[in-house]
Amino acid sequence: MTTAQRETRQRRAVSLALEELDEFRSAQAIHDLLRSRGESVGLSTVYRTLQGLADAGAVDVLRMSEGETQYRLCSRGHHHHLVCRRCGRTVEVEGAAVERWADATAAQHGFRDVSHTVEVFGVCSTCR
Amino acid sequence: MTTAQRETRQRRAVSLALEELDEFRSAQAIHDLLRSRGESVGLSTVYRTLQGLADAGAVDVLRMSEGETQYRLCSRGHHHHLVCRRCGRTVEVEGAAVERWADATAAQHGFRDVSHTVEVFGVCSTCR
DNA sequence: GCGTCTCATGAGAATGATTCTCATTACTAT
DNA sequence: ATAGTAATGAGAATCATTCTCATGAGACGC
Repeated sequence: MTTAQRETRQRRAVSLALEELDEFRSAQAIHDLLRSRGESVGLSTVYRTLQGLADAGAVDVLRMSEGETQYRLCSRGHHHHLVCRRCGRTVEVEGAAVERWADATAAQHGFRDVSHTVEVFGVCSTCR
Repeated sequence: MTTAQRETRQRRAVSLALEELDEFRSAQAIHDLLRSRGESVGLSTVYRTLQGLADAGAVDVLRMSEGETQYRLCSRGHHHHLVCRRCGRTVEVEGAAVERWADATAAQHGFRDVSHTVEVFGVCSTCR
């Protein structure tokens, strides 16, 4: 249980890439990026690191319809995303209205222990 | 381009299973169900049929976090789901509030051509 | 500095869902 | 019936992700 989280070159590299990116990217894309700039990191390690960060709540996870999973550094706290379908540009958004709606709807039908996923996709202004 | 949609034993079997089920089920689960009742249908065919129905808007698609895709017969028109995490029981819900929120939020940030995914999960009353 | 105790790494194998291939089957309209 | 063509299915192929396990390297005490 005591996850000692050691600091390694590879983890630093992944975190750094995420900081620079600020857009949703797949594990493989991040792996390629690191490779191409010489910072060689194993693919398994990229996956492991990303997963660790996701568990720790440091990155957001987005499951694309084509099946791949994308990651992005995120601010703490509950929020949703507005993602550009073309370039991946992402805006974090909050919506008390949605939260209320989800909880109320669930309660209405006798559901407890409620969670929800909300993602909004569109084409951003620069991509038009 | 002219998809002539032929009627076959296999397609009827899949559609029937969906009608009886009324819960989200994976392609493989449906395949197993058909197998177990003697109505043998190839796995590829189950996938193909389900996909066709999804394209036609006759079934809803739900991507689970573990990676598998689930299908369920649905009513036409835009709606979301309230799904029981335990048994899969599903309630179709609408929410003008969410629609408005999503559109407004997107517009606010200059996004066009907006779509969204909203799913609510919980534990239903009978599963408690 | 050095040893040690572990956790971390990475190359490749393994997994698991889904898709593809292609020879065969079977709707449908004539 | 018959031709024409879409549909089927068994197995191979794909693709993202996870696992395995031998090797590498932080962290800490001395």
